Amino acid sequence: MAKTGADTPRERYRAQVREEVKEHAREQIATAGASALSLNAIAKRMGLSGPALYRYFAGRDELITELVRDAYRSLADTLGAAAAEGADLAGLARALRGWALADPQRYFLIFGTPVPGYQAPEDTTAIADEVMRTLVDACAALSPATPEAGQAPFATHLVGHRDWAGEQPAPPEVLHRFLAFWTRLHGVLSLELAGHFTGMGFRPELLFDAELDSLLAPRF
Amino acid sequence: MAKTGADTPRERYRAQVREEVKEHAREQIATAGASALSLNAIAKRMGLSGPALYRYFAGRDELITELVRDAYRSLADTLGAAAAEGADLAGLARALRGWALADPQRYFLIFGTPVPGYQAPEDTTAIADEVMRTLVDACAALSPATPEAGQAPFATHLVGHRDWAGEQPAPPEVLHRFLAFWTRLHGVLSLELAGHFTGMGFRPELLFDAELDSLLAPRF
DNA sequence: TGTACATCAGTGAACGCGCGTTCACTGATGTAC
DNA sequence: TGTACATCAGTGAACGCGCGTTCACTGATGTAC
Repeated sequence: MAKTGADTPRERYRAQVREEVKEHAREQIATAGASALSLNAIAKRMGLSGPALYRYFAGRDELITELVRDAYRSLADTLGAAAAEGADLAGLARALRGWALADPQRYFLIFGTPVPGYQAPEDTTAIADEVMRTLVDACAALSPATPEAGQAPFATHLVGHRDWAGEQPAPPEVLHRFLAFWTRLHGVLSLELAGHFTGMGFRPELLFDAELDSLLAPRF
Repeated sequence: MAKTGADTPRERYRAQVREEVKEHAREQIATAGASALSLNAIAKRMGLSGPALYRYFAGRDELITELVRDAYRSLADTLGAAAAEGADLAGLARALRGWALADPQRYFLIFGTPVPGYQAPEDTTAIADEVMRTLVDACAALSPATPEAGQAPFATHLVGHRDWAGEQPAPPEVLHRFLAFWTRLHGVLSLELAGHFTGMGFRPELLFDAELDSLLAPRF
């Protein structure tokens, strides 16, 4: 009965150590950036020898990929939970902000400077789609936008190009609002987290709120 | 007469080699990201031995700092030139976009993922201020914004906090528009350059234009 | 309950690499008289 | 114009480092009978 195949004590131990490695990795990234991630350094901090980690990760790349996957998963879960509790678009925005501030480097792991050659693995883009769907749904639930929709060039452009984000495409005004939501909030968050507002003497969260307000207006 | 102190042939040669080093550095960054910058690799590509570069740069850090400075300088010049030619806010936005697309990694050198410990040197922040002033001026030149200015919480918040960006502070609605300009366009640009829109099948420049439009409206 | 065997976590040594950087030196270029 | 000297670009060897990764091995933990 204890041998259900996926929960032997050894496997629990493995999972536990894997998690511990990832925690140290996150800590290291938070301190010195993602490019400074080193397996040997992590091992040393855990009181292990370098090669020991190869029992748990195929190599440095797998560890990083795993961290990226976790970051996406965490974001999807955070927004999903908020939506499940009935949060509207504003609520999702606040959830997003809280998630970003909780761990800036995790945010940049997803939305930061891309390394030119890198291509994200399939499943992370699947989770990204999940995030987008949550946001699009919240946009759709909002009172309908911009009366003269279809006149704005971008909305009309979207009409012929909504073949993404699921098979049941949302109307173009909804997609447009979703994109504005994403880019405006990311604009504030990324500059804030990167420290570009320091020394300017205003409170970034109020700018965030102002941008959020702009998105909730009938004409955004 | 030839010895004006700053233009001896040797000095011209020095400047020329420095520039060549920087060009190779930019190329390397464009190919593999800023964290992959290596003095030895650059030297090898130039047909020089590694230590030779120490005649021109005190070390790796100085080279990177120099590249960041150049990036800021280039942006300031680009926007400044556009403004000098009479470009309005929309024109500056287009100039910004062209500049960003011309060299994405240069854009990320300024606005990308911050390395946690790093503090930008004084003079780069001075150039950053120059950029901001150009944009703020263009915002000020626009037809005045949002009639019920002062009611929005963020604008009122800005009233007491406009002690940045020069000694002659712009009115809060102008600063607000500037911040919205900056964050909205950066939101679109950074996600576009990072490739987050690929596979979504719409044209990012139209989203950029839509966001720009939103900023030109009396209520943005 | 006890013994024989298999599994697997972790070690230490080693490989090869490329990095930034220092240093003593050579050889060419420019300068002063 | 020619010679003596100073400047400076570039070299090659070397140092120390930390990295990712492979490999043969030890010792503990779990499994089967």
